[in-house]
Amino acid sequence: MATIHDVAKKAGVAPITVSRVINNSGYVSEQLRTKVNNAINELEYVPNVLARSLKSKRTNTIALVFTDITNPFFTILARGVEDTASEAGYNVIFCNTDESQDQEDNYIQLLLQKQVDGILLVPADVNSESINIIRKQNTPIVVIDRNIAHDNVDIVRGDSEGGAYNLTKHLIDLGHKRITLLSGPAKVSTSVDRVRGYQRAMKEHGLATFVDYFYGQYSVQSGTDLINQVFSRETKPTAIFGGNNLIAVGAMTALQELNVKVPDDVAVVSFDDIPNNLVPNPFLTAIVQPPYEIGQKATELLLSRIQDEGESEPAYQEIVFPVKLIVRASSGGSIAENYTDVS
Amino acid sequence: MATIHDVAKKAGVAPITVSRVINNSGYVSEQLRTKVNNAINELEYVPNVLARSLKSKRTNTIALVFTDITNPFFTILARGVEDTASEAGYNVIFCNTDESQDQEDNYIQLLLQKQVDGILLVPADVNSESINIIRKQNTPIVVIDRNIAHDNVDIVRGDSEGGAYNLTKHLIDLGHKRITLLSGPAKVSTSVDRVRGYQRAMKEHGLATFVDYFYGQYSVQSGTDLINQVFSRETKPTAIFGGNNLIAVGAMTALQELNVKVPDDVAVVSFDDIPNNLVPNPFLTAIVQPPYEIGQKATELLLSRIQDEGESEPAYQEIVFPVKLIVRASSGGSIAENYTDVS
DNA sequence: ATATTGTATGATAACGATACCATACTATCA
DNA sequence: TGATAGTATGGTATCGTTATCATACAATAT
Repeated sequence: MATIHDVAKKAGVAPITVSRVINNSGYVSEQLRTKVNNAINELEYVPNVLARSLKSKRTNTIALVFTDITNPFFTILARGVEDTASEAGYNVIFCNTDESQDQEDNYIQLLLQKQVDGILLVPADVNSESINIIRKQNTPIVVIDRNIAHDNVDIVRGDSEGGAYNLTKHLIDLGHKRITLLSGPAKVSTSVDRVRGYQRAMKEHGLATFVDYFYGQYSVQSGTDLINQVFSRETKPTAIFGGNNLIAVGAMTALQELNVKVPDDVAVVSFDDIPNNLVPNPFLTAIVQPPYEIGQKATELLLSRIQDEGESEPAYQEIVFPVKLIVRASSGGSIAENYTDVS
Repeated sequence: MATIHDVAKKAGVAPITVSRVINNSGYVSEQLRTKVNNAINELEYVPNVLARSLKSKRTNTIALVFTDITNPFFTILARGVEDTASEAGYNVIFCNTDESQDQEDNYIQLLLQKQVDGILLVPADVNSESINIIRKQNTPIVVIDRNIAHDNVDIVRGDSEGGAYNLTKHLIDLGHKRITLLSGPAKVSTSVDRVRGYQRAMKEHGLATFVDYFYGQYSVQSGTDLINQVFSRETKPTAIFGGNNLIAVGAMTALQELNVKVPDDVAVVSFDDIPNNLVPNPFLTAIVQPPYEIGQKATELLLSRIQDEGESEPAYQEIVFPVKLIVRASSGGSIAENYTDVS
């Protein structure tokens, strides 16, 4: 565990000279540079970045605080973050909150203590106080994927409202009227946005009275639970709108158990895709966001905020990525001809 | 950005007393404790863990260096690691190497400089020198998922050889003789182990002359490439053994393009499953490893090594998790009755 | 009554690096 | 020839914490 002093002694120079060689800063003669490098190699010297960081106030580490790496949307987003950060010489600490505000608070506290240079946050709750806490330490933050009840903050996300509108309209165009939305939790902005897009599409097409949605969790379990609940009612929907990919998968599984055929008996669509390196024959009609690019863009923005630190209050950006409708088998063909209005 | 000195001044005590309060160490009277806590709250003091780490030589950070978070096997493994580490008060830095030894070397160098307390490594190459480099810094390391050409090291992995044997035997039991294995890269131990298990099964069942395998990459692309290569030959296989889940998916996709029906025309099986929260109707017959548990166990082992640091050379463990065969539609029914030996 | 242990607090130095300032030599310019 | 700029090196203080040692009083044991 050689230190910079050991190297300096061995090379017969001052520690600061070694520092200059390591960091390629200041003036060092070719002669001394070689001597120092030899000493470094002989001693197998590894600089202690902690000490450096203590002085320079830079750790070259950022954190990604999100819900669950296991959700493929976030898996790919995480990869976008890591690639971009690593390219710029930053490491990434990953934190799974499982949508728990407590967990989020704990992580944020810990990360600030660790002096991370910046934080990427997918807030567990629109009303998360994290931003205020983070700002107090002057740590740059970029919010990803979701809105948050805070005016001055950078946000990078997909167009949930527009996507939900298009996805609903797609079903309406196919002749569906009884479209049930199985949403995520009401405390999360994407859920609310998607409900809003769904409602708008329904209203604009004269289906206001058919509006039917449930708030639940962004999980497979919630998808199956909600389906069982929905299908225990008198009148059944002809189409199911899964609030995210996990809900959609849970819904499909539950429908299978109920012997309801997709898309013959009921259409199913999903907000967010399942990455096609995981499914040989994609089946779900879905709104597709670009998770990798979202992660990438958010990281670039965060890194630029880190570099500009200390400058006057920046012009905060809200970057909204457009989303795409991909039509596959699960939404089936037009049902206009054989559909009978039940109520 | 208050420091411990600011808090001390405000509370009218010495910095060390504040330190004692924060860390709940040594003796502090109830009276002073309250005073200090008040000062901490008033100043919104956040301890600087860098400085602490510099003194204590503990960062409470570990690293997971693996190939690609995007592979669902590693996604879940990563979750197991994060949960276990976070439970014990450790943060995790994630590093994707994409099977590149250069990338691995770079990351390892950086992580050692950051003084991580331990490293979990999925080596890109059996001959990776990483262990020697890491050991020089006295940093504990646990190898995950793969073997490595190094005697004294902890390893936590699944049983590739046994799994491949059983998977192959499953196909043989169904009557297949022409079974082609599309393997991962030869520089990775799991590939070699799976080839070995496959070979053993073939030989033990008198199919030594039918042994047919290709080394490629652990990727979807490699799966499609190899299928195209294999099916451009005169004699076609009746079963395809995908060396991992990505290869299997790639193979299925390519077969679809070639209008070869699975499982009617050819059976497909996979080493590693696709997590069932991602596929509503699982189709692939697969050998299933427990990625979460592997990550968990490896992290526990690493943390115990970190705690025991400085003690005499530990008894290194090789923990091999048993794997499970899950039979689904993709391997089809018995073909014994309608199968004709071509050569 | 003295020794011992437990409780309570602080001063000082150190962890390993770098920022800042100081020094000194050489080369170039007016 | 003296001034100025560029090159080359080092000393000292400091980043924010904690380890170590020192001090002191109270309570208990002998």
